[in-house]
Amino acid sequence: MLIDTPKQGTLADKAAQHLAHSIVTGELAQGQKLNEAELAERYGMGRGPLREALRHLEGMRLVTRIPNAGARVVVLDRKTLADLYAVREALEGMACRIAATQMSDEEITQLSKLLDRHEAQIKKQGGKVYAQKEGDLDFHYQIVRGSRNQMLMNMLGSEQYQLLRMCRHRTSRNAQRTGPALQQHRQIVAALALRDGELAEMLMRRHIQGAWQSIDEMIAKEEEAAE
Amino acid sequence: MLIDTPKQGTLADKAAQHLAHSIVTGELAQGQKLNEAELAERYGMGRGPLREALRHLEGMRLVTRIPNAGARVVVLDRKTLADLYAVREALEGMACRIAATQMSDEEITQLSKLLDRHEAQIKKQGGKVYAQKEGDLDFHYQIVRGSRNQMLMNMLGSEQYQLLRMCRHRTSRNAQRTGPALQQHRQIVAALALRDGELAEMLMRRHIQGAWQSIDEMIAKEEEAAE
DNA sequence: TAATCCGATATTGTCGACAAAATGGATGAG
DNA sequence: CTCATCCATTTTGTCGACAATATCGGATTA
Repeated sequence: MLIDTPKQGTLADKAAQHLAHSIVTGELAQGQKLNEAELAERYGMGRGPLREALRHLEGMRLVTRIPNAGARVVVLDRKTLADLYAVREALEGMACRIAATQMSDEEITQLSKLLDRHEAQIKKQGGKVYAQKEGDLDFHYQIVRGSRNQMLMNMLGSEQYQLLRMCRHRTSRNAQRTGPALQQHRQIVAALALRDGELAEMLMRRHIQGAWQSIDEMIAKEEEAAE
Repeated sequence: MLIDTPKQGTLADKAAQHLAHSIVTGELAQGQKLNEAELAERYGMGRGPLREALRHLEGMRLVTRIPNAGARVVVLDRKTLADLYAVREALEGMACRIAATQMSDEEITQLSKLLDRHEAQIKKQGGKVYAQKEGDLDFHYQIVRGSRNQMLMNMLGSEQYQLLRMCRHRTSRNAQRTGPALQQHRQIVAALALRDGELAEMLMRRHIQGAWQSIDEMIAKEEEAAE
C-alpha cells in the first residue's frame, strides 16, 4: 500500500501514519474528537509522541486543532472539496505540461502499461473499484513525478495530499466513472508521448474537472438524502 | 508585522512563530543544526513544546528533520526556488483568474489604493525596499483572498508559504525590480477591474516569471562569486 | 421554567528524568 | 599514514507526573 510503512522511524511517525490511515479510510469519522490519552493507549505509547503526531497531521490538514480544546478530524464539506479540486486542477495541469517535456520515453511506456493493468482489473472485477482507486492515484502521482518538481511531489504526493485520498475513499462506492476515466488517462498518455504539453495539460484539467463534477453531484444527492 | 502574534496560544505555538521568524529573516542560517535543548532554554520552555514546534515547522517545510539525528534549517538552493516559483505561478495565476469574478468592486478599489501607498513609499525612500517587500506580499495575498478559495489561502497565506518570505528576504538587498513590479501590479488591478480573468491570470503569471528570472540571475551571480 | 453560576471531572499543556541512538575522537591494526 | 573499531559524550526519543484549562452537570435564583 502507498500509505503505510509502520515499521520505521520514531513512535510519533508511526502514530502519524496509523492515524492518517484511519482518517483517510473513514475509520475515524469526520469531525470526531481525538482524545490524546485514549489514542496513546490504543497505539501503546505515551502522550508525547502522540501529540507530535497530531501536530504533523495538523500540518497535512487532516486534523484541526484548537488550543486547550483538542484536535478533531477535519470535515470535508462541499466547499472544501471544491477548493481542493480547483487547486488540484491548477497543480496537476502544470505537472502534466512539464512532464510532457521531462519524462523519458521509458517512463511514458511504463505509464501506458500501468493503464493496461488498470483496464484488465476493471474488466475482471466490475465492482471492486478499490484497487483501481489506489492505482489511479499512482497514475496521477507518476505524472507529478515526471514533472521533476520536488515541491509539487511533496504537495501532491505521499505527504501533503492525503485529503485527496480521503475524498476518494468517501466517494469510491458509487464511482462508476472508471470507464471514462481510463479513456481520459489514455488520451493524456498519448499527448505525453507526442510531447504536446499544452494538450496534455488541457486533457488533465478536463479530466479533473470531470471528476469533480461527478463527485459534486454525488455530494448533492447525499445532502439531499440527509434531510 | 504579518508573521508574529507571539502573545497567544500554547508555548509550542509561540516557539513555532519565533522560530519561523528567525528562519525567514536569516537569523538562523540555512542548513544550521537546531539543537532542542539549546533552543528550549533560549525560549524559556521545556523540550516538549519545542519538539512540537519543530514538527510544525517541518510541516511548513522550513526545517527538515531526520529521525534520531535532529532538525536543520532548510536550504533554499536554486532548484528548490525554481520549483517554488513554478508552483507559485500556477497557483497565483489561478487565484487571479478566479478573483476577477469574485472580488467586489470595493475590494478592487482597496487594492488600487494599496498600490498608491506602495508608489508613495518607493518615491520617498529609494533604498528601503523592506516595507515594499512585505507590502508586495500583501498585494499578492489580497488577490489570493479574492479567490475565496480557503485551501489556496492556507497554502499561500500565513501558514504554509513562509518559504517565499524566506526567499524574499534573501533576495531583498539588490532587488531594484520594484519599479517594473509596481507597473505590473497596476496592470493586474486594471484587468481585475475589467473582470477579465484570463488577462489577469496571464499578467500575474508573467509577473511571477519576471520575478523568478530576476532572482535566478541574482543567484547565478552569487554562486559565481562564491567560487 | 429558564438562565446563570459554580464546582467536580476530564482533558490538554508543560516539565523533568531516564533510555536509546548518534556523533566525535582516541586508539590500535594494517 | 590510512582506515576501522571502540568508547565517552552529546543529543534525540520516550515516559510519567503535575499544573492549567476547558467541559459538563447540578443547584440556585429570578
